[in-house]
Amino acid sequence: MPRLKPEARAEKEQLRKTQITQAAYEVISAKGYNNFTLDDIAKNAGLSKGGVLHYFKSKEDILLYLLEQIYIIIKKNINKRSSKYRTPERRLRAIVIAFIVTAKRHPAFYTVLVDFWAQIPIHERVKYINTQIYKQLCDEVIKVIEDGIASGVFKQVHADNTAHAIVAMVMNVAIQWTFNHELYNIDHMAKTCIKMIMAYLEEKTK
Amino acid sequence: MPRLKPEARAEKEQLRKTQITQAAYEVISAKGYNNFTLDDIAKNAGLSKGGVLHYFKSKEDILLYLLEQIYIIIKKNINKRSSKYRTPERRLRAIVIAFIVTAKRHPAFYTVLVDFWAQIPIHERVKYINTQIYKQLCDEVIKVIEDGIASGVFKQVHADNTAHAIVAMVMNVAIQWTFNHELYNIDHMAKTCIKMIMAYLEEKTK
Amino acid sequence: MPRLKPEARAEKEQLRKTQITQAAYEVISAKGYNNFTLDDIAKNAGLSKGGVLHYFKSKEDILLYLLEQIYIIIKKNINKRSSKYRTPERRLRAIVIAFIVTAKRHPAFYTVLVDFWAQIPIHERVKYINTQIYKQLCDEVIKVIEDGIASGVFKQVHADNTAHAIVAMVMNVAIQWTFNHELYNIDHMAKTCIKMIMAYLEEKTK
Amino acid sequence: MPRLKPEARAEKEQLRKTQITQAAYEVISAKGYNNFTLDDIAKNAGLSKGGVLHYFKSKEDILLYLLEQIYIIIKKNINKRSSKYRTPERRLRAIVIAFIVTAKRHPAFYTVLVDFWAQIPIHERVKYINTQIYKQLCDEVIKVIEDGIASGVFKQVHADNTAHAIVAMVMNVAIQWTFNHELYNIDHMAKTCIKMIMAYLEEKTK
DNA sequence: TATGAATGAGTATTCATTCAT
DNA sequence: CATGAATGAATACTCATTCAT
Repeated sequence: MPRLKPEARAEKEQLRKTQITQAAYEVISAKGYNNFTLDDIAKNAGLSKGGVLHYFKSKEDILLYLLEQIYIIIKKNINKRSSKYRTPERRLRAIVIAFIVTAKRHPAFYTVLVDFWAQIPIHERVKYINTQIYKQLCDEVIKVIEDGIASGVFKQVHADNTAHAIVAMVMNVAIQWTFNHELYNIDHMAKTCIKMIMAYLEEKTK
Repeated sequence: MPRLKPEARAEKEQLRKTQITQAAYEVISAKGYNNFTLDDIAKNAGLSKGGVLHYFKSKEDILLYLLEQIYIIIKKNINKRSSKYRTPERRLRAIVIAFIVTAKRHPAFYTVLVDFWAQIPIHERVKYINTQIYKQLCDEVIKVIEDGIASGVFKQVHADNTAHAIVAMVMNVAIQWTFNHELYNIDHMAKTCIKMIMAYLEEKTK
Repeated sequence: MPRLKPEARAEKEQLRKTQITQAAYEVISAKGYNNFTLDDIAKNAGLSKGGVLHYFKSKEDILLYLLEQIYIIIKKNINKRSSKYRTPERRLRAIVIAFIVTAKRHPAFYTVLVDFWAQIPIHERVKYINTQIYKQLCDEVIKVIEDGIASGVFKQVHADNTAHAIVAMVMNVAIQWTFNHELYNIDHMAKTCIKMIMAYLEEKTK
Repeated sequence: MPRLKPEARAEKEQLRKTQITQAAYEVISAKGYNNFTLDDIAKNAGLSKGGVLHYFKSKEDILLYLLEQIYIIIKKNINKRSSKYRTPERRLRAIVIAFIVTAKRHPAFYTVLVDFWAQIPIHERVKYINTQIYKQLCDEVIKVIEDGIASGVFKQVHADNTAHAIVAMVMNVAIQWTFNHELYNIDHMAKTCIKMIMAYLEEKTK
């Protein structure tokens, strides 16, 4: 290997952090937030404990970084899918589906998220990050609803509360299904959710 | 002290178990599922560690027993409130409010519930209990919806999925509010939820 | 063993603490302040690590307790020996000898004391305890000197400074000899010290 | 950069060693003998860990080298001051003052020295160096005393023991004051020490 | 020469569980 | 029944040292 240049070095560091975070994600999904060790992460990342702590100064640091990554992923997914469409109805539908698809594609995703939720009451920093990003998710929905209201396709609802209700519903539908796939058919549930949302948003008198 | 008779003994045992479970509930709400010790429970219950382990054979046992109690409480609350009314609309509304009121009256309730959720992926027994009782909650809603459909006040929706969507929404609305009271006004949110549910369930006056 | 009564229990606790402190003393004299582990103490005391931490809440606690004991021992020794005599000269001589005899009887004594001294600059609590008790040792000497001045057998010296000089000299003589027995004959050194002290304190013009 | 010539290389190496030793001295005085890391030294010296270990093969090596430097400093100071005077009395006084001035000028000096003393019982090499150089310090005093005896200004005392007593006293006076400046006025103490020494050494019948 | 990434042995502390009293 | 002393397994974090670059 050639000697690394500064930018290559920084790149390698970023790579390591991603590698460690990924390992943490896998380990947490297998063992839960409170039942894994630094050793688990290290082994999973193909490093030694010391190596891991070279890039993150504590176990907690890894977790916080992971939490941010988690929300970034879901947000990106939402944006990517909703930006494909132009009409508010279709964009809203795309957002709902984004939440559901995440559950299908990443079996551990909501598992880890709930693990973090459980830390909120005892962990100021986790609470802060969670709140910030939960709001951002809702904001995406709010924007679409306001768009729909402005363009006359949606009723004059309270955009904030409606968005929160929608996110709460869809997210928890995804969570419960993650816990137990036999509870319901997730695709049918997605449709039910969309129908309920539209029934509320769309003008009855067409 | 005279030796207790069998029935008195059983009664005392039940008393002790309740006392210990209550202590566990308080301790978990203060410290989180993974950050409390048997000593915490013991002191909170006014017993010694050894005393606590007389009535439950392990820390895990206490937790499992507590989880059952938690769901029993919310189920009772739902039944009590919904049975006051006769029409499906009013009963459904009462159920929604029951979830919300629980969040307002018992600040630690959903906190502890999420703590348990976080154990599901790694804890077969917790998963089983959770599934069983989550289903029972949904069943309450299903019954009311089917009632409404039968009596013609609700549309011909898929009762199971609709119930799951409703429970998911309302429960998560309660959870997020428990985590952060400033996210929204919980009473307004309750109304928004009810409106959305009704918009979907009620015949549009065709 | 019969069930322990409260007073017997307290006695047993005191016994354990002494046992642990003694073990710490032995381990420190063998390995030095910074090179021993809780395991060492535990094994030396015939307990498990957990058992040791049942009586002291941390390693540091054991050390602090030991430091106090150390000074108590030397102070007792001084008092015992000096109280045997009536005249200031003889009492002062007895105090000097007490420091020296401590070095001869307890080979690890000054070793451990210097270990503690080394912690002073970085350890507020060690500094405090050290200062308090070092002053008390000097006070014993001050009293005798003032006695001697009052009764006319000693010159009008500055009692405080003289006492500090005496304690500094005798203690360091004991320390250096503890480090290296071949440096000098400790008994001859004791006499030299006493002669030097008396040359300064006694009236020349008898 | 051109490759360095051998002598330039040796010079650079010496420079680096001094630079590292100085850094070690500063770090130890701030953190104590057992609470600093190679990283601390490296950063303080403006090098990396690897760089430091280029010039010393281990952390211990740095410390040993430092210990030698420490004693060399005090010895130089003593020689410099005592060589200014001709009469034994004045030279002895100059030596005493040299110990005291060192404490005043170099706040960390005796701190680090005691740190080393604490290593003596567990560290053969530290013990050896200490003994050697402690003896050399005493030798300086012995020479002056023997001078004084030979020239008739001092009594016929046991020069070795007297010198050890003097060094023990003055050094410990400096040490205790380093630990706690409020214990006494160091200049007054110096005078007291000198008076005590002279009272013993000088013929009474002048 | 010099760097700093990586290692891994070493350690204090926590805590569920056991059991003698 | 009840206590709490004692155990010991588990684990996060530190840091001297090595070595590839």
